[in-house]
Amino acid sequence: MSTIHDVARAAGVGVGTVSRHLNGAVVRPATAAAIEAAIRELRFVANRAARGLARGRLPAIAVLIPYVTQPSAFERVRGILDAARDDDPPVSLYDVAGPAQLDAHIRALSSDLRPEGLIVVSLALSATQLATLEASDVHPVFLDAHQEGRPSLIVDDVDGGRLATAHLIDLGHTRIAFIGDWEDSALRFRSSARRHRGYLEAMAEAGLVVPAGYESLGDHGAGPAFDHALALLSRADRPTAIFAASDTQALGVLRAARESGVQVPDECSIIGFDDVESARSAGLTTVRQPLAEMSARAVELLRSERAAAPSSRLAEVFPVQVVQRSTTCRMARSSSGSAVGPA
Amino acid sequence: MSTIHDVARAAGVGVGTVSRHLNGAVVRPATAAAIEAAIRELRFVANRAARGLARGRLPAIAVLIPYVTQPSAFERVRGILDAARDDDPPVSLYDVAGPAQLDAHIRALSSDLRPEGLIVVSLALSATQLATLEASDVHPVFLDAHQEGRPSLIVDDVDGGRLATAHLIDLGHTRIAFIGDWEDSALRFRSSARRHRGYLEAMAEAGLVVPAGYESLGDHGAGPAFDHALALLSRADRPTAIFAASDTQALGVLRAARESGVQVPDECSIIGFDDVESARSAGLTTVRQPLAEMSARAVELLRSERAAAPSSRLAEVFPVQVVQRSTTCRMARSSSGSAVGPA
DNA sequence: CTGAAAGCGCTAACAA
DNA sequence: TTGTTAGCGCTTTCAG
Repeated sequence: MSTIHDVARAAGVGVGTVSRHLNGAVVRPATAAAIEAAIRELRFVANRAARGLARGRLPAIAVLIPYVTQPSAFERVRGILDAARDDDPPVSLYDVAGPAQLDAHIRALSSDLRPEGLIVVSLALSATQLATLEASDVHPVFLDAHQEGRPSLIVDDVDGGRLATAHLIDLGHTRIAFIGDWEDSALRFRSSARRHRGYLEAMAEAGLVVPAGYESLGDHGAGPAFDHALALLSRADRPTAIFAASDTQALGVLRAARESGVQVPDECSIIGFDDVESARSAGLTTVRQPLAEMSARAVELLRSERAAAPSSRLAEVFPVQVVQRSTTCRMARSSSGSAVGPA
Repeated sequence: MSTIHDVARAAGVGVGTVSRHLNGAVVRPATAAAIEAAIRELRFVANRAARGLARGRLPAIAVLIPYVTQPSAFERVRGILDAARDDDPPVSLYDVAGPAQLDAHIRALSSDLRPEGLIVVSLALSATQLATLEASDVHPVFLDAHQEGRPSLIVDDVDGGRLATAHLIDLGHTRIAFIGDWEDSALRFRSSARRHRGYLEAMAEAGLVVPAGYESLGDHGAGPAFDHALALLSRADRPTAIFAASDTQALGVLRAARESGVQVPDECSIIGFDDVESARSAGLTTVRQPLAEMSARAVELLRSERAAAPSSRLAEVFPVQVVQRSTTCRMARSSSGSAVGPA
């Protein structure tokens, strides 16, 4: 392990100059060359802990994320990991399981830790929490969350919900149900609620009515979605299509259809949201959002902020699009009112 | 942010004493009490970066893990995250996507970074790699991997494979196929190969023959397993039961059965391995290994090593057990030789 | 543009 | 046991 002093000596300059060069300050070309040569020769790599101490920050990209086990969250982490290069700080994960833990993490991140970069995923911070962070000179980038005045990488969930529903409507469906998350979570950035809104808008625009009980909100996960779908599919006026607010939930719906003997897509079309890996391998029709690309962009923003280039404070909206696979199809003609009795 | 100096002054002692107390060295009770009081009053929290620099280590628990997107890997990460307390260092993830990257990580981990703790998951290190690490005083704990002379937390995969197969045999099955991973991966700790061995042993012990083509090895994931299962299920001498080396693969098999109109479990029983969340929600029969518990134990080992208590260099073997759910059942009586033609 | 020197907050060696 | 002090390796003034 050679130090910055070794490099300075080898290059015949002072340590300050080496440090400046390392940090992107302007140095006379000849000097720069000498330093570069010395670095190569000594295989010098700046010690992160030392740099951290001197700058008062932990050499880390911190990722604050709820529900890490959810496939979409996981793919986001994966995207961040993939995008982080060797010259980026290591990626540390902070799973948040509840409001109290979120607060604790915020406190730690703005005092003891003080990561070089912070990515807040799918989470809305209170004004106080954001202020605490900013006061410690920790400037988060928001991923899948929109925070006024901070760089935010999002998709238009309302539009996505509308798209999903319109896809179903275009296929001739009229009895379309929605399955999503509770909308009163203290924690979550409410993408499910926004997708739900898109659903309602599309239904209204098409002049379709949403029968009572066609909207089921519950805990996230395949299990609860399965239960809701089972109930929906055993109704006399069973829906001919179901829009689930996430692929995980859609997969639960798919299983419910199978177990109740309802043919997918012939008797019931199903569309999800996110386009996670398991959706692809299950052949699920879904609304795709570019999970990996958004994650990569978050890391890139951190990198440019580190290079003192303040990134735009505006939200970057990524495109969503329907990916049709094998769980949706055109309605059979007899799409009139009367019921098809449960399985 | 108060420093250790503030605490020392407030407690009327030297910084060395405070540091020692903080690090568990013995201090006169009265002194200790004074220090504690000062710490509480000043809300002092030791700066991790500084501690890291002074000790020449990065304040982090590094997790070296391949294929993070696999559900079982993810549940391991989740377990580590859950087990890490506030007084533990943050958890940094190092995803390894290939041998070259593994090598790069090892190098970084033993020079620049030098985490306080290292957990190596599902990976076999070469003698050189391990030596590199140890030379830098980085002592990894192995999770789901057995490394001679280092604490290793494992399950008996051979036994698990035997259990899975015996479960099928007990149910009256005789034509039992196996689907697993390639066994020549340069990277992976070969749990699939060991489960395969258990399968072969159980078959042999029961005097059953494994028909040609009943063992399919391929890339990990639901997709390849799906393809293999499809082939298997369309054979004239179709298996009446399939053992997949992981739940992910078993889920692919399940889908293949559905798509080829084979009833599960009536016409074909399916058993997986790991017992990840999606297995539970899919009602998959599987061999459970205590993923969360093993992860928690890894963190605990790190913690005790940090407290200078060298943990046992012996492997700790965790129990596996068959969890029967709804994808396996007793064979129908007519289990004799002749084929049942493809669907 | 560059060199020297003073810390960043903590640990550890040393002397007391 | 305890206080003092010298670094850990880097960044960042401050002169020059």
